[in-house]
Amino acid sequence: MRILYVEDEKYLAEAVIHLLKKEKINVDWAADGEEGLELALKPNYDVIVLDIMLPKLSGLDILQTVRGRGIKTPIIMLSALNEVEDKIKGLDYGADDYLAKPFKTAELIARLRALVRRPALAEVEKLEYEDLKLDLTNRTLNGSELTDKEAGIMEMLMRTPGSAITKEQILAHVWGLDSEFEENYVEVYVSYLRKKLKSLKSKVQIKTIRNLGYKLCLES
Amino acid sequence: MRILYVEDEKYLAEAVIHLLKKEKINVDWAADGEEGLELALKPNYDVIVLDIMLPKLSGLDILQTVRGRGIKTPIIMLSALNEVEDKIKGLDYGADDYLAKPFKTAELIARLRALVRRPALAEVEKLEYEDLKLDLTNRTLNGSELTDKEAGIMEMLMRTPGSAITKEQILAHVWGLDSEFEENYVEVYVSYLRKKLKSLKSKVQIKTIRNLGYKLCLES
DNA sequence: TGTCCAGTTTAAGATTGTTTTAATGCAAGT
DNA sequence: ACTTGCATTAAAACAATCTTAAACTGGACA
Repeated sequence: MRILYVEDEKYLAEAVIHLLKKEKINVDWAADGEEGLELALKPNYDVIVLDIMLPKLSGLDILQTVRGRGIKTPIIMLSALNEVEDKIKGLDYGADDYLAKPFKTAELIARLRALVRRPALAEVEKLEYEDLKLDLTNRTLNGSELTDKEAGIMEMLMRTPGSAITKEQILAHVWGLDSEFEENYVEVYVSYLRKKLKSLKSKVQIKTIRNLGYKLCLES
Repeated sequence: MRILYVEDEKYLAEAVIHLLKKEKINVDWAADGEEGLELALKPNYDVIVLDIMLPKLSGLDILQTVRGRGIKTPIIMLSALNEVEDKIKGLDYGADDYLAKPFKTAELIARLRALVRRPALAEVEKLEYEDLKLDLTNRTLNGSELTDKEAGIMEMLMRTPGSAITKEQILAHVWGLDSEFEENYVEVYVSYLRKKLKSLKSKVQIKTIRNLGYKLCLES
């Protein structure tokens, strides 16, 4: 699960992110409203968590803009004050949940999980392609264990069986947007995955399309 | 997704186009207002991005003419100055969004996606002409793989069935905007494509029009 | 606090497919 | 028949990608 967390209090953000990581939740962090909006418009997240009081643009502004563009990603609003006012506005503008500050991270995690499990956007726990079966809950591919990154790449490949995906797309989804990541990361992990596919004796291969990206296909 | 980008600053355009391509957004570039208008009137684009300050015809002129003809393609205006004036005019004349220069390409991408509302993944772009089917996401022609340049040329030919395109146009499009490139490149690749068409047993041929360029047609 | 460990990042060299080059052959128009 | 423009090849140059192994990291645990 990858979420966007827009929060200007750095130390709070760091603490929360730390705990979310332990729960295997990937977080992209934005420190102000402008950056938050920019990231929120990317089709990259399972949930967006918005503080209301923010520099430059408020969480409500972001919410409104995002919903105005027809983006339906679940959104949780956070409010420093337990103002009923804000709560009502947020839900009016199409927020999916609301959490009063201060909150326990466990509470946030519970709500994140609840939102992601909703039928409309339910996460598929298992993906199949030909003789491959990827289990996302255990992170196994036909029984053999994968690392985080391996599983992330495999998931993307298996979700788009017909078409190729670029290294940039993989970087954005699997590594996140924190800094400048290298395309070589993807190449290294594709190499690991190929080795794994071979050792599983799968018929499936990861095909390189130069200057474009990767796709799954059956061995020629 | 295919967009038209009208922008006179060549190096900016190159940089932006490079990044958009990696996001699988196809870009037609026009360097001045006249060319921009001509292309904008073709029903070829999902979004049109217009710089305001342009040689020959301003972005606002283009906007006005395009909307005057009843064309509803979403339009994003770019302004070098963050002039409120321009912004208001643009939105008045029927622009759908507005972006102040300088902008981050990520921001532009986000807004493009928001306007088109198509998720980045799972987009399969296909072009057809007679018995040919070109799949841009996988870069295949009737199943057989093409290289970058081959696919680029084939795409141009298939987007303008009927009319011929010049070697200069192909160079500009497929090789890039810096035209220190040789026309022989195009000839070489047209030769490769012909070979490929023959091996696919297609009825379609690439016809040479001397001193002009190439077009697709059925074998005589 | 230190050590271990799985996972990740870095970097360099090997490899491969694509692009460019360039020489030659062919066809059309005058 | 001659000139110019185009077609075709194959080899050389190039760049993207692969692979490997070593260095690093942060968490778990003593």
